[in-house]
Amino acid sequence: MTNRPVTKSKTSAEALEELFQALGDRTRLRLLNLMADGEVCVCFFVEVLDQPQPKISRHLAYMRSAGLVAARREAKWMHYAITPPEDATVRAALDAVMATLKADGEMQKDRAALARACCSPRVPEQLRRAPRPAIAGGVTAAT
Amino acid sequence: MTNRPVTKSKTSAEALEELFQALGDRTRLRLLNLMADGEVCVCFFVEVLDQPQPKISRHLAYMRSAGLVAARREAKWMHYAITPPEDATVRAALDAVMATLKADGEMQKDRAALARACCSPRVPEQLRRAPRPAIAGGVTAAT
DNA sequence: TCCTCATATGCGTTGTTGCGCATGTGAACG
DNA sequence: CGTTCACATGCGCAACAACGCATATGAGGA
Repeated sequence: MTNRPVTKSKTSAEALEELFQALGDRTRLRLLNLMADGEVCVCFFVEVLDQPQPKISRHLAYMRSAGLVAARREAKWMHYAITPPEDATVRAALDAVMATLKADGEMQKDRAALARACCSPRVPEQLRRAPRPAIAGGVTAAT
Repeated sequence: MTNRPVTKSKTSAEALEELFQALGDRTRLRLLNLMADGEVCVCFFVEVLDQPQPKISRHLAYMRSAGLVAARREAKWMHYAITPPEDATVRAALDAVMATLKADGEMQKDRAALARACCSPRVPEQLRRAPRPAIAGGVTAAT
Protein backbone atom coordinates (compact mmCIF):
# COMPACT_ATOMS: atom_id res chain seq x y z
CA MET A 1 0.00 0.00 0.00
CA THR A 2 3.05 2.23 -0.04
CA ASN A 3 2.81 5.04 -2.50
CA ARG A 4 6.08 3.87 -3.96
CA PRO A 5 9.38 5.43 -2.93
CA VAL A 6 9.55 7.59 -6.05
CA THR A 7 11.42 4.75 -7.72
CA LYS A 8 15.19 4.85 -7.78
CA SER A 9 15.92 7.03 -10.77
CA LYS A 10 15.93 5.41 -14.17
CA THR A 11 16.90 6.91 -17.45
CA SER A 12 14.34 9.10 -19.17
CA ALA A 13 13.77 6.39 -21.71
CA GLU A 14 13.00 3.78 -19.08
CA ALA A 15 10.66 6.18 -17.37
CA LEU A 16 8.99 6.87 -20.68
CA GLU A 17 8.50 3.22 -21.46
CA GLU A 18 6.81 2.65 -18.14
CA LEU A 19 4.75 5.79 -18.53
CA PHE A 20 3.47 4.72 -21.92
CA GLN A 21 2.61 1.24 -20.81
CA ALA A 22 0.50 2.88 -18.15
CA LEU A 23 -1.06 5.22 -20.69
CA GLY A 24 -1.82 2.57 -23.28
CA ASP A 25 -5.24 1.73 -21.94
CA ARG A 26 -8.54 3.48 -22.46
CA THR A 27 -9.81 3.11 -18.92
CA ARG A 28 -6.61 4.47 -17.46
CA LEU A 29 -6.68 7.45 -19.78
CA ARG A 30 -10.21 8.18 -18.65
CA LEU A 31 -9.17 7.91 -15.02
CA LEU A 32 -6.27 10.27 -15.55
CA ASN A 33 -8.53 12.70 -17.30
CA LEU A 34 -10.85 12.75 -14.31
CA MET A 35 -7.91 13.54 -12.06
CA ALA A 36 -6.83 16.48 -14.16
CA ASP A 37 -8.19 19.00 -11.69
CA GLY A 38 -7.01 17.23 -8.58
CA GLU A 39 -7.79 14.37 -6.24
CA VAL A 40 -10.80 12.19 -6.93
CA CYS A 41 -12.40 9.58 -4.72
CA VAL A 42 -12.67 6.03 -6.09
CA CYS A 43 -16.43 5.98 -5.72
CA PHE A 44 -16.70 8.85 -8.20
CA PHE A 45 -14.61 6.98 -10.73
CA VAL A 46 -16.96 4.03 -10.44
CA GLU A 47 -19.99 6.26 -10.74
CA VAL A 48 -18.78 8.34 -13.67
CA LEU A 49 -17.21 5.58 -15.75
CA ASP A 50 -20.01 3.19 -14.82
CA GLN A 51 -17.75 0.21 -14.60
CA PRO A 52 -17.21 -2.50 -11.99
CA GLN A 53 -15.38 -1.31 -8.92
CA PRO A 54 -12.70 -4.05 -8.99
CA LYS A 55 -11.83 -3.04 -12.51
CA ILE A 56 -11.39 0.60 -11.54
CA SER A 57 -9.38 -0.40 -8.51
CA ARG A 58 -7.08 -2.58 -10.56
CA HIS A 59 -6.30 0.17 -13.02
CA LEU A 60 -5.63 2.60 -10.22
CA ALA A 61 -3.30 0.07 -8.62
CA TYR A 62 -1.50 -0.34 -11.93
CA MET A 63 -0.95 3.38 -12.24
CA ARG A 64 0.12 3.68 -8.66
CA SER A 65 2.74 0.98 -9.07
CA ALA A 66 3.93 2.83 -12.15
CA GLY A 67 4.33 5.94 -10.03
CA LEU A 68 1.79 7.82 -12.07
CA VAL A 69 -0.67 8.47 -9.29
CA ALA A 70 -0.68 8.53 -5.51
CA ALA A 71 -3.35 7.44 -3.09
CA ARG A 72 -4.48 9.16 0.05
CA ARG A 73 -6.85 7.73 2.59
CA GLU A 74 -9.62 9.79 4.14
CA ALA A 75 -11.59 7.70 6.56
CA LYS A 76 -13.17 4.98 4.46
CA TRP A 77 -12.48 6.70 1.19
CA MET A 78 -9.44 6.58 -1.03
CA HIS A 79 -8.45 9.59 -3.08
CA TYR A 80 -6.22 9.34 -6.10
CA ALA A 81 -4.22 12.13 -7.64
CA ILE A 82 -1.71 12.45 -10.43
CA THR A 83 1.89 12.67 -9.25
CA PRO A 84 4.03 14.77 -11.57
CA PRO A 85 7.01 12.70 -12.83
CA GLU A 86 10.41 13.68 -11.43
CA ASP A 87 12.09 13.78 -14.79
CA ALA A 88 11.39 17.17 -16.32
CA THR A 89 11.13 15.98 -19.88
CA VAL A 90 8.89 13.09 -18.91
CA ARG A 91 6.75 15.60 -17.06
CA ALA A 92 6.51 17.63 -20.24
CA ALA A 93 5.37 14.55 -22.13
CA LEU A 94 2.68 13.89 -19.57
CA ASP A 95 1.56 17.50 -19.73
CA ALA A 96 1.14 17.15 -23.46
CA VAL A 97 -0.95 14.05 -22.88
CA MET A 98 -3.18 15.83 -20.41
CA ALA A 99 -3.66 18.65 -22.86
CA THR A 100 -4.69 16.14 -25.49
CA LEU A 101 -7.20 14.57 -23.16
CA LYS A 102 -8.59 17.98 -22.35
CA ALA A 103 -9.27 18.54 -26.04
CA ASP A 104 -11.02 15.24 -26.61
CA GLY A 105 -14.79 15.13 -26.85
CA GLU A 106 -15.40 11.94 -24.92
CA MET A 107 -13.08 13.06 -22.21
CA GLN A 108 -14.94 16.30 -21.85
CA LYS A 109 -18.10 14.28 -21.40
CA ASP A 110 -16.49 12.32 -18.61
CA ARG A 111 -15.41 15.46 -16.88
CA ALA A 112 -18.85 16.95 -17.24
CA ALA A 113 -20.27 13.78 -15.72
CA LEU A 114 -17.88 14.12 -12.81
CA ALA A 115 -18.91 17.70 -12.27
CA ARG A 116 -22.52 16.58 -12.33
CA ALA A 117 -21.98 13.72 -9.89
CA CYS A 118 -20.12 16.14 -7.70
CA CYS A 119 -22.31 19.23 -7.73
CA SER A 120 -25.79 18.13 -8.64
CA PRO A 121 -28.50 18.57 -6.03
CA ARG A 122 -29.66 15.10 -7.02
CA VAL A 123 -26.56 13.23 -5.98
CA PRO A 124 -27.03 9.48 -6.42
CA GLU A 125 -27.78 7.72 -3.17
CA GLN A 126 -24.42 5.97 -2.84
CA LEU A 127 -22.36 9.10 -3.24
CA ARG A 128 -24.30 11.30 -0.91
CA ARG A 129 -21.78 11.03 1.89
CA ALA A 130 -18.65 10.65 -0.21
CA PRO A 131 -16.05 13.41 -0.15
CA ARG A 132 -16.38 15.56 -3.24
CA PRO A 133 -13.59 16.06 -5.75
CA ALA A 134 -12.16 19.55 -6.16
CA ILE A 135 -13.55 19.97 -9.62
CA ALA A 136 -16.02 22.82 -9.42
CA GLY A 137 -14.26 25.30 -11.68
CA GLY A 138 -13.55 22.94 -14.53
CA VAL A 139 -15.96 21.71 -17.16
CA THR A 140 -19.50 22.96 -17.56
CA ALA A 141 -21.40 21.54 -14.64
CA ALA A 142 -24.32 20.87 -16.97
CA THR A 143 -27.83 20.51 -15.59
CA MET B 1 2.18 -3.42 -47.39
CA THR B 2 -0.05 -0.39 -47.64
CA ASN B 3 1.19 2.47 -45.56
CA ARG B 4 -2.25 2.68 -44.04
CA PRO B 5 -4.82 5.14 -45.33
CA VAL B 6 -4.07 7.68 -42.62
CA THR B 7 -6.63 5.88 -40.48
CA LYS B 8 -10.19 7.06 -40.63
CA SER B 9 -10.20 9.67 -37.93
CA LYS B 10 -10.80 8.54 -34.39
CA THR B 11 -11.13 10.70 -31.35
CA SER B 12 -7.96 12.11 -29.90
CA ALA B 13 -8.28 9.72 -27.00
CA GLU B 14 -8.47 6.68 -29.24
CA ALA B 15 -5.52 7.91 -31.23
CA LEU B 16 -3.65 8.47 -28.00
CA GLU B 17 -4.35 4.98 -26.71
CA GLU B 18 -2.98 3.45 -29.87
CA LEU B 19 -0.02 5.78 -29.86
CA PHE B 20 0.89 4.86 -26.31
CA GLN B 21 0.61 1.17 -26.90
CA ALA B 22 3.07 1.66 -29.70
CA LEU B 23 5.36 3.72 -27.48
CA GLY B 24 5.29 1.33 -24.55
CA ASP B 25 8.18 -0.76 -25.72
CA ARG B 26 11.88 -0.17 -25.39
CA THR B 27 12.88 -1.37 -28.82
CA ARG B 28 10.26 0.76 -30.50
CA LEU B 29 11.37 3.83 -28.58
CA ARG B 30 14.91 3.20 -29.74
CA LEU B 31 13.75 2.84 -33.31
CA LEU B 32 11.81 6.07 -33.13
CA ASN B 33 14.79 7.81 -31.68
CA LEU B 34 16.91 6.72 -34.60
CA MET B 35 14.33 8.15 -36.98
CA ALA B 36 14.34 11.53 -35.28
CA ASP B 37 16.38 13.11 -38.04
CA GLY B 38 14.58 11.45 -40.91
CA GLU B 39 14.32 8.22 -42.86
CA VAL B 40 16.47 5.29 -41.86
CA CYS B 41 17.06 2.04 -43.68
CA VAL B 42 16.21 -1.20 -41.87
CA CYS B 43 19.72 -2.53 -42.16
CA PHE B 44 20.98 0.38 -40.08
CA PHE B 45 18.48 -0.36 -37.36
CA VAL B 46 19.72 -3.92 -37.25
CA GLU B 47 23.34 -2.80 -37.19
CA VAL B 48 22.94 -0.09 -34.55
CA LEU B 49 20.62 -1.89 -32.16
CA ASP B 50 22.46 -5.15 -32.74
CA GLN B 51 19.34 -7.24 -32.62
CA PRO B 52 17.88 -9.94 -34.85
CA GLN B 53 16.45 -8.62 -38.09
CA PRO B 54 13.04 -10.29 -37.72
CA LYS B 55 12.63 -8.61 -34.36
CA ILE B 56 13.38 -5.19 -35.80
CA SER B 57 11.09 -5.86 -38.71
CA ARG B 58 8.24 -6.90 -36.44
CA HIS B 59 8.46 -3.75 -34.36
CA LEU B 60 8.55 -1.59 -37.45
CA ALA B 61 5.48 -3.41 -38.75
CA TYR B 62 3.74 -2.79 -35.45
CA MET B 63 4.44 0.91 -35.60
CA ARG B 64 3.44 1.09 -39.21
CA SER B 65 0.09 -0.52 -38.50
CA ALA B 66 -0.35 1.99 -35.70
CA GLY B 67 0.23 4.76 -38.22
CA LEU B 68 3.30 5.96 -36.38
CA VAL B 69 5.76 5.41 -39.19
CA ALA B 70 5.67 5.00 -42.95
CA ALA B 71 7.78 2.80 -45.17
CA ARG B 72 9.33 3.65 -48.47
CA ARG B 73 11.02 1.22 -50.77
CA GLU B 74 14.27 2.02 -52.51
CA ALA B 75 15.40 -0.89 -54.60
CA LYS B 76 16.05 -3.69 -52.15
CA TRP B 77 16.02 -1.45 -49.13
CA MET B 78 13.19 -0.28 -46.99
CA HIS B 79 13.30 3.13 -45.36
CA TYR B 80 11.19 4.00 -42.38
CA ALA B 81 10.26 7.48 -41.22
CA ILE B 82 8.06 8.96 -38.56
CA THR B 83 4.71 10.18 -39.84
CA PRO B 84 3.44 13.18 -37.88
CA PRO B 85 -0.01 12.39 -36.42
CA GLU B 86 -2.93 14.23 -37.99
CA ASP B 87 -4.40 15.29 -34.71
CA ALA B 88 -2.57 18.43 -33.60
CA THR B 89 -2.64 17.65 -29.91
CA VAL B 90 -1.48 14.10 -30.49
CA ARG B 91 1.30 15.52 -32.57
CA ALA B 92 2.27 17.75 -29.67
CA ALA B 93 2.39 14.74 -27.38
CA LEU B 94 4.66 12.91 -29.79
CA ASP B 95 6.89 15.95 -30.06
CA ALA B 96 7.26 15.93 -26.30
CA VAL B 97 8.23 12.28 -26.47
CA MET B 98 10.85 12.92 -29.10
CA ALA B 99 12.28 15.71 -26.99
CA THR B 100 12.52 13.35 -24.06
CA LEU B 101 14.32 10.76 -26.14
CA LYS B 102 16.71 13.39 -27.37
CA ALA B 103 17.64 14.17 -23.76
CA ASP B 104 18.21 10.58 -22.74
CA GLY B 105 21.74 9.27 -22.42
CA GLU B 106 21.25 5.82 -23.93
CA MET B 107 19.32 7.29 -26.79
CA GLN B 108 22.14 9.68 -27.54
CA LYS B 109 24.45 6.70 -27.67
CA ASP B 110 22.22 5.02 -30.21
CA ARG B 111 22.17 8.11 -32.35
CA ALA B 112 25.90 8.41 -32.13
CA ALA B 113 26.18 4.78 -33.21
CA LEU B 114 23.95 5.50 -36.18
CA ALA B 115 26.07 8.48 -37.16
CA ARG B 116 29.12 6.24 -36.91
CA ALA B 117 27.63 3.44 -38.97
CA CYS B 118 26.57 6.01 -41.49
CA CYS B 119 29.62 8.22 -41.82
CA SER B 120 32.60 6.17 -40.77
CA PRO B 121 35.20 5.38 -43.43
CA ARG B 122 35.21 1.86 -41.99
CA VAL B 123 31.62 1.05 -42.75
CA PRO B 124 30.89 -2.58 -41.83
CA GLU B 125 30.90 -4.86 -44.81
CA GLN B 126 27.17 -5.46 -44.95
CA LEU B 127 26.24 -1.81 -44.96
CA ARG B 128 28.72 -0.65 -47.54
CA ARG B 129 26.17 -0.45 -50.31
CA ALA B 130 23.14 0.45 -48.19
CA PRO B 131 21.59 3.88 -48.64
CA ARG B 132 22.70 6.17 -45.83
CA PRO B 133 20.30 7.87 -43.46
CA ALA B 134 20.10 11.65 -43.56
CA ILE B 135 21.68 12.04 -40.18
CA ALA B 136 24.94 13.84 -40.79
CA GLY B 137 24.23 17.05 -38.90
CA GLY B 138 22.85 15.41 -35.79
CA VAL B 139 24.80 13.76 -33.03
CA THR B 140 28.57 13.76 -32.76
CA ALA B 141 29.80 11.56 -35.54
CA ALA B 142 32.44 10.16 -33.19
CA THR B 143 35.74 8.91 -34.55
C1' DT C 1 16.01 -18.04 -65.40
C1' DC C 2 18.58 -18.76 -61.28
C1' DC C 3 20.74 -16.72 -57.46
C1' DT C 4 21.54 -13.50 -53.90
C1' DC C 5 20.45 -9.88 -50.94
C1' DA C 6 17.23 -7.15 -47.91
C1' DT C 7 13.26 -7.58 -45.62
C1' DA C 8 8.78 -9.68 -44.19
C1' DT C 9 6.02 -13.30 -42.26
C1' DG C 10 4.34 -18.07 -40.39
C1' DC C 11 4.67 -20.84 -36.34
C1' DG C 12 5.03 -22.36 -31.64
C1' DT C 13 6.22 -20.81 -27.02
C1' DT C 14 6.15 -17.99 -23.16
C1' DG C 15 5.07 -14.03 -20.38
C1' DT C 16 1.84 -10.23 -19.70
C1' DT C 17 -2.66 -7.88 -19.59
C1' DG C 18 -7.46 -7.10 -18.87
C1' DC C 19 -11.53 -9.04 -17.23
C1' DG C 20 -15.32 -11.09 -14.16
C1' DC C 21 -16.23 -13.22 -10.08
C1' DA C 22 -15.76 -14.02 -5.46
C1' DT C 23 -13.59 -12.90 -1.27
C1' DG C 24 -10.36 -10.34 1.88
C1' DT C 25 -9.19 -6.02 4.57
C1' DG C 26 -9.33 -1.81 7.04
C1' DA C 27 -12.17 2.02 8.92
C1' DA C 28 -16.15 3.69 11.19
C1' DC C 29 -20.39 2.96 13.76
C1' DG C 30 -23.65 0.66 16.60
C1' DC D 1 -17.07 -7.15 18.96
C1' DG D 2 -20.00 -7.54 15.11
C1' DT D 3 -21.76 -5.20 11.12
C1' DT D 4 -21.56 -2.25 7.30
C1' DC D 5 -19.28 0.45 3.99
C1' DA D 6 -15.42 1.55 0.64
C1' DC D 7 -11.98 -0.45 -1.45
C1' DA D 8 -8.35 -4.05 -2.56
C1' DT D 9 -6.90 -8.54 -4.02
C1' DG D 10 -6.74 -13.74 -5.18
C1' DC D 11 -8.02 -16.74 -8.88
C1' DG D 12 -8.99 -18.59 -13.41
C1' DC D 13 -9.53 -17.39 -18.13
C1' DA D 14 -9.04 -15.53 -22.72
C1' DA D 15 -6.53 -12.31 -25.60
C1' DC D 16 -2.48 -10.46 -26.81
C1' DA D 17 2.43 -9.28 -27.26
C1' DA D 18 7.35 -10.35 -27.77
C1' DC D 19 10.56 -13.61 -28.96
C1' DG D 20 13.49 -17.17 -31.63
C1' DC D 21 13.63 -19.95 -35.44
C1' DA D 22 12.76 -21.08 -39.91
C1' DT D 23 11.01 -19.77 -44.27
C1' DA D 24 8.60 -16.79 -47.76
C1' DT D 25 8.69 -12.69 -50.78
C1' DG D 26 10.26 -9.18 -53.86
C1' DA D 27 13.95 -6.63 -56.20
C1' DG D 28 18.31 -6.88 -58.71
C1' DG D 29 22.14 -8.93 -60.77
C1' DA D 30 24.76 -12.76 -63.15
